[in-house]
Amino acid sequence: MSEVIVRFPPSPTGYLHIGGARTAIFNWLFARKHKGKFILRIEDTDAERSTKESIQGIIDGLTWLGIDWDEGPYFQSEFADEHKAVARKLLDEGKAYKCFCSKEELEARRKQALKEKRDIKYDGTCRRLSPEEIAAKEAQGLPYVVRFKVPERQGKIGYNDKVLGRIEKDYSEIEDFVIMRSNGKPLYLLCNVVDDIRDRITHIIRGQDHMSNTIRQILLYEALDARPPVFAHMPLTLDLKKRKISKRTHGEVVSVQWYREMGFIPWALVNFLVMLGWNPGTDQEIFSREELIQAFSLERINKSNSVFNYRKGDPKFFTDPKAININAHYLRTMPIEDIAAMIKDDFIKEGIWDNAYEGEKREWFLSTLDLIRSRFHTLRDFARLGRAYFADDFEIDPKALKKNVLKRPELKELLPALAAELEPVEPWDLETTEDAVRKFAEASQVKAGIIINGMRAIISGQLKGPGIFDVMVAIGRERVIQRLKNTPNLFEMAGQGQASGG
RNA sequence: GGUCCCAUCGUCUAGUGGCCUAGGACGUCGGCCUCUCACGCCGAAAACAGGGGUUCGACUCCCCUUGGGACCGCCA
Repeated sequence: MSEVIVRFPPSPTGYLHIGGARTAIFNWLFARKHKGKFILRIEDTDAERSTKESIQGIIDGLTWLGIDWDEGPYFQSEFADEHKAVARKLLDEGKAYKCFCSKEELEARRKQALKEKRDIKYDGTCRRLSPEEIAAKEAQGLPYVVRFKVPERQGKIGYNDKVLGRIEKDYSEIEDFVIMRSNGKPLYLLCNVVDDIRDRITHIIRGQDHMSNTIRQILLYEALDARPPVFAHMPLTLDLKKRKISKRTHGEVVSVQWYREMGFIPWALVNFLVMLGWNPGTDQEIFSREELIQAFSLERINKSNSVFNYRKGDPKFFTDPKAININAHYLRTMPIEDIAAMIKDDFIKEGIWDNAYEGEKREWFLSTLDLIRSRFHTLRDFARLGRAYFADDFEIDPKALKKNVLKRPELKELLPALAAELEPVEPWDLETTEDAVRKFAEASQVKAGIIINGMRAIISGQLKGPGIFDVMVAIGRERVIQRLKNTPNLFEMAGQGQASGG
């Protein structure tokens, strides 16, 4: 089997967004599947828009996602001389020509064409220049760009796209495109081809927005006596209004970095992204790295664009519900040790990390995480919604407090009384705590549910959560008793709040 | 305006002429479980854009219409 070499060539003009990440993922998967090479090449020829931060952002984003590359990062700008030499060569061989038309002229013609509802194509003015005319313009010192001379042939040129099938275009409809600016810097179309030839790229997997470039690039391959690679044009990712997603119009929700900050598990994001525009042909939707590499194929990439189902301002779904669901799935099924490793930084940031979680309290830490994770959607939830399990300075959800505590005035006396009952319980486990609580409820002639829901609010700060006895055991006798004893204060604070509010 | 691409539930999708009464997933709704919520399990509503062909038979093939998208830079 011939070697597979693919590349991901982002232009560093903004942070890695999920569309770009998806392109990288598809390339990476294809390389891994075929035991080939995946090259990272930063296309920074547009010096004005390229930034250092952006380059770092792309590298960090890919690294975080677990997308590793075998070569690079290469920087396109480092090969500028080669690009120029190739442009020169094309010019010398008569496969390209100098165009002296000014930007203003071109712009005027374009506008005119649009007004007359004609095609906006370069009219070939300078292609028809005689050697004398060219010499004259050069003598005047007029600036020029270099345009590729599209062969004058009848019929069509085409290629077999791995996802779209046969794509063809009539020669007469291809304009003489610019390959070098008037400042002597070659353009993307050329650089890209030169780099891909040098890197011996065998397959180009990119977005369908590049389709019109492809035909022109194939012409370039031909002019450079190189064999074009196989092309596969992936569907685009659009928003609900069917617009191409972009950082500019959609903000952070399309930035890979943001998912990291929001507590996404990197592989969960990869898993979600890969299902946008590809499927294995089976019902499987959750894949391990190995499974995905095994299952991946270019042939099963969809032709049609997919929609990133995100509604701005929805409090419940801060991103595509399916992405959240996949993340939550990993959250509750991954080995708990892995989860623990992933939340450490956030715990430190939130001031609730204890080094003993990696020492003598490790077992408790892991079992507690395991206890609470089934309700969570992101890694952040552990330190937010689960704060009461790890610290004393947590906030009680106002809704929980109102519904399960304040609406039951009897709890003001009952819960501290229960605390006293709990003090001598020995040992402190599921059975003994349940026994104590139920007996107490019975003796007090209150429904156990009322006590339990009140307790949940007070000791875990939440309206919902694991079974209360699990919570009690996880949080520990001391803290439980201390929190229950504090119940009257909660009533008083609420009373004051009402007084001052009214 | 030109060229090109695309078209199945709200969203991601299966489907390559009969297996389709169109399957799965997410989301939504209902039920079970239950101290709450989640998980899990069970169930419901929900789609072949329209019109012509081809064929014994079209979601599947062809054409047209409609709709959506991309590109049309001395950006990448």
